[in-house]
Formats: sequence, structure tokens, C-alpha cells
Amino acid sequence: METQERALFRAIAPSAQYRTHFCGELRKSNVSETVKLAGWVHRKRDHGGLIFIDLRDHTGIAQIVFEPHLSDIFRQVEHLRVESVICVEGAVIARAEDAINPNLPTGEVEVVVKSLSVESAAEPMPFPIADDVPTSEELRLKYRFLDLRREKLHRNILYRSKIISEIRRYLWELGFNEIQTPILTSSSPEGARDYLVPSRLHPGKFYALPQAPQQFKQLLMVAGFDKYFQIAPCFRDEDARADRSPGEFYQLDMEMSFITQDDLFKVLEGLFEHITTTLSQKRIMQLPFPRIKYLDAMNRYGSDKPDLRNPLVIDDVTAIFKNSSFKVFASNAEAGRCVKALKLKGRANEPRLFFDKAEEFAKKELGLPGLAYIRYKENGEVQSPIYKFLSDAEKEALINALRIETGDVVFFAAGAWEKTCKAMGAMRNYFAPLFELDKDLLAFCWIVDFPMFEYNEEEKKIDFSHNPFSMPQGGLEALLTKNPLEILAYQYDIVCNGIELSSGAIRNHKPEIMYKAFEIAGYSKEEVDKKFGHMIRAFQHGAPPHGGIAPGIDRIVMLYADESNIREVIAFPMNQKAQDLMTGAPSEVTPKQLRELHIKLDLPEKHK
RNA sequence: GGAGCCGUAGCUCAGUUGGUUAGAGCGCCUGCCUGUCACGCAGGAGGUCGCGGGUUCGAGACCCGUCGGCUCCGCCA
Repeated sequence: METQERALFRAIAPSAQYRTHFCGELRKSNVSETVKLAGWVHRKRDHGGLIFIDLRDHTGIAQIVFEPHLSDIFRQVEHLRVESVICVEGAVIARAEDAINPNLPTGEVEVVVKSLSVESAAEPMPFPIADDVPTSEELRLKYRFLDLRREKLHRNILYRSKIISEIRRYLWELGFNEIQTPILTSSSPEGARDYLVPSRLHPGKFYALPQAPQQFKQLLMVAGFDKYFQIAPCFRDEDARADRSPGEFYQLDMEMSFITQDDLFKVLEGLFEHITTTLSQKRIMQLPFPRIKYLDAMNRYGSDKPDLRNPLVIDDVTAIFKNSSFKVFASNAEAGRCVKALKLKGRANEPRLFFDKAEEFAKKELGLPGLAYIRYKENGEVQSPIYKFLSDAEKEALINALRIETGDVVFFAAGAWEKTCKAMGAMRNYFAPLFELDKDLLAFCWIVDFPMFEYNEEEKKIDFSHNPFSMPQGGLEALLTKNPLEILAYQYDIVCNGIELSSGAIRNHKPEIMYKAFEIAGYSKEEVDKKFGHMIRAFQHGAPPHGGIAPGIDRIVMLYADESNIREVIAFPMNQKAQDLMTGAPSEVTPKQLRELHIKLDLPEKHK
């Protein structure tokens, strides 16, 4: 059977000037053939009278042998450093039984070299390529082209390529069209900070790099393309995180016409099932993905991106303490406040340090005043800093509500609803290592029914909580009759193992609903016309109902490649301060360039 | 903007309560070696202990500042 490498080879290297075979494809069946190989010197073993080189190319490693009777070649090889690029020609021979290397797919054969061409002699490496030794991030980024040669990163980048390829194949077969949208566009008033590009032809005006192709993809639906997708670069001037590349990242941007939320969910579930089965050994926990209302997610998991592999669930015990003599709990039983409990089965007898560390985490990392707990110890004793403040009725109600058994421990937090939920969610994550979560289990879920609006405490006004173009549930009537903060949107997130892969929404395609929604968020009709006139005009000329989503490509690859840092799945990432340590970006430009752009610098003191 | 951790040879690291000439493994250079596959053996070169200041008889170590890398908070419609 012809290998994939072989087929590829025929396609790209018919001339055989440099090579007739890839290193990784040589097998016993090639014995006695004369072959040409080309690649990098992975390792060299010089025995004085005999030199072995592990020759590496994109497909794998082959051992080649240099014998001393070809003295010119031999002398050259003696001084050859690792990572030099060479082309060789020689005969494939079977290795002696005791010389077979079972760790290499090509380990049953080797190539006895009869001619050599050194294409590129390498200087000593700043860090080893063949050995996976830890290396400082700074060096790795500076010499990214070398780091990319190393096995893990090389594999990750190829894996990313395969995932993107399967996404394209899958969506193409479902009738999606791949369409490019502008990179130089206009600044959007909402959202993250923009990257700006000065205009030469229009002094004082700027393009913005798109934070996402949001408006363009909706306009493509208005244009009747029915189903669109794009592997879209997105630019946001925000600070980095381990799972957030600074500056730029890629989304699988999608939009479909004449669909409901359910239709979209089916497409995405099918897509992730396809990726999982074709490109991984992982298993999807539940299909179709469970759907969790935003409110339930916050109440039960303390997060809008819960890791469902974690068995812990948060309980609401506000009602129990409504009239409690324990003031800390009772005072948090009014509207908008709550008392939450997190039960850990069978952990009451953990050592003192376990509880001290949990409390320290709650105080230091979460800013909680403390972390109350009740330990129902195995010996029947109850140990707790707050137990003495509770009435017998409250103790009884707790045991019933939380189904507490001997050996359990319950942690408590009380306060404003959102803050308390999130704090308990953080504790839930803190305790997750107790459960050895299965990394091969993909716990996808949909978070649905997000609120349309939220109250901005700082500016004392109502804001859109997510995308201003989302369709409110209940349509115009809801906007006219309901308390804005209680209106839900057809707005959803897709989450897997605690990672938010994407937000999405069924869009608002009706101008009158758009004007009203923006009015609630404090925008006049004139402002909407000014900022979003093109969207309004589009929706006034025949707009289909439509909706979409845009999962982050980098995070998807991270998830499937089991990487915890996004730089491990990006070929040329920037560092935490949004600099490219390899090319030196961002860099200064010439005065002439600035003049042409009508720009004068006004630098802060320490950069002058 | 804020907090934490880290910074010693090309790389990865050790360096005791502050005490003589700062070490190891890998890499590099030289020599030896015909069956290795992390080849082996011998020898050698290689250091502004990130940088600046301070404390001290004496600082790689202690203090202050600063620079660089990472992680987190803020930020991310």
C-alpha cells in the first residue's frame, strides 16, 4: 500500500533532484534500493572509524551511515554540526538483527552514504532541537524558527492545520461558503480597544483592524449567501492571558440565514463530533450537548463557563437563613443577595492545612472576608467556626437540603448574588484537582438565555450585556413591556471543560427592534443611524432572519492538543507584552513614514 | 495600571547562617575510538552571578530601585 507520504512525494517532488524518498518512510521493502534523502542532522554519533547520523525531515528520522573509505566525505561529516542541512545518496540496507532500533519506524534499515552535499552548515544551536529540555520563553520566541523544528511544537502546528482542514471540509459539505472580509475597516464604538491604522490619503482619519467580522458576516446574510464561514483573524488591543494571545487571534466565524438557535446548535455539535472522531482519541461526554440557562449555570456552577467534568455543585441555602440569628447569613437573605453552599463529600477529615489553604485562597485570590465551613467528622463531632450560631432548625434544614452525611464538609459564602456565585465557582475550580478530571473527556455544553442587558454600576446606566445585534426573546413587545434587566436574548455560549470557545446569537434583523434596544442602552436614533446606518439600511432592504457563532480556533486547538498555553498552538506568537521577539515588532518607523501619515509623536516621558 | 514568581557559563540548573580562586550535566573546540542510536573516553575554552545603588571588613546570597520573562487581577460588546 502506498503511504500518504509516498503519494505526497509524487505530487511535489517529481524531479528527484534533492530526494527520492522522505526520511520517515524507509522500510524493509526499500532494501537494496538506491535513494536520495535530504534533511537536518538530528543527531551525530562519531565512532572515529564510522559515523552515524540521524537524518530528520518533516516525516521522520532515518539513520544514515558514513564509512571511512570515502575519505573526503568522511572528513566533511566529522566537522558537521547538528541541525546542518544535507542531501545524501546511498543504498538502503537491512540492519543486522542486533542493530535494529525498535524505537524508530525506520529502525530496521539504514542508508550507506556514497555521496554527500552540505546545503547549509549550521552554527551551534542556542538550545537543543533533538532534546525536549525546558527552555526559557524568551529564547524560544526569539528563535521561533528553531523552536518550531522541535517535535512538540512541530506536531501542534500540523495538528492545527489538520483541524482547520477538517473544519473546511465539513462546512463545505454542509453548503457553507468561505468568504473573506476586510482587514482595514472602521473603528467600532463597542467592545475592546481597537488597533488603529492611520490613513495617508485622509489626514487625521484611521482604519481599525476588525475585532471580529461581525457586521460583515451579517451583511453577507442580507446579501443572500445563506451560509458563510471564514477562518478569520481578529484583532483586539487587550492584555494577554495564558489562553488569550495579545493582539490577534483566529475565529471560525460562521453565520447562517433562516435558522433558529436549535438549527445552529446541530451544526456545531456535528462539527465538533467530526473533529473529535477524525482527529482525536477524546470522547464527547454528552451529545447533543447539554443546554444550561445562564442563571442556572451561575447558581449551580458559579460560572458561565463551567467545567462539567467537575462533580461539585453549588447549592442555594438563602431561604434557610432568612430569619437566622447568625447575622452574617441573615443579612444576605434579602433581594439580590444570597447564601451559597458547596458540599464536598467525604472530606471532613482532611487535615487542618486543607481548610487553612482553602480559606487563604478565598481571602487572597477571591477577596472574600472569610470562608465559613462545617465539618461533619467521621467520629460524629461537628467542627465549625459558625456552627454555634445556628439554630437546631437551621442545622436540620441544612442536612436535609444538602443531603449531608457523616464525613461531608460544607463551605459557605454570602453576599451579592453575582459576586457570591463567582466566588463559589472559583472554589469549585479550586477543589477540581481532588477529582482527577479526565483529560480525554470533552464536556461540551451550551449556555443559553443570557440577559439582553446588564446594569453598569460605574456609569449608573443600562448596557448591552453581550452583542447589541442579538435578538431579544419576546421581540419588540418584550422591549416595550418588560423590565430591561429581565429580558433574555437569543444569545448563547459554547463551553468545553471550563473553556469558553465562543459566544453566538440569533441576530436582530428588524430595524424597529434595533432602535428600541439601543434606546434602552442609552443610544438615540440619531446615534444609531450615525454608527450603524449601514446595518439599519441593510435591514430596511430585505434581511433574512439569521444567526451565527465564532469559536476561537486557537482555543479549540489548545483543547484538543492538551496545551495550557496558547503560544504552543500558534506558529509565531507574540509575548505577553504584545511584542514579537523574533522580528522586533512593534518597531519605530522613519520620520518620512510619519510625515506621510500626518502623524506627530507625543511620547510619555520614559519613552523619549 | 496593580500583584506574585523567576533571572548564575551557549542551554538546564546547584551554590549552606554573608567568607579563599563561583561549580555540575549538556553543548562548543582538540585528540582517541568500526555498530551506535541520549554512543563512549581524555583534555580544553567559556562567567560584568540581568543592570544600578546601598548595608558590610567582605555580597551570587541581605536591602532599595530598575530591566527582562511568565502567571494572575483590571481589561476582553
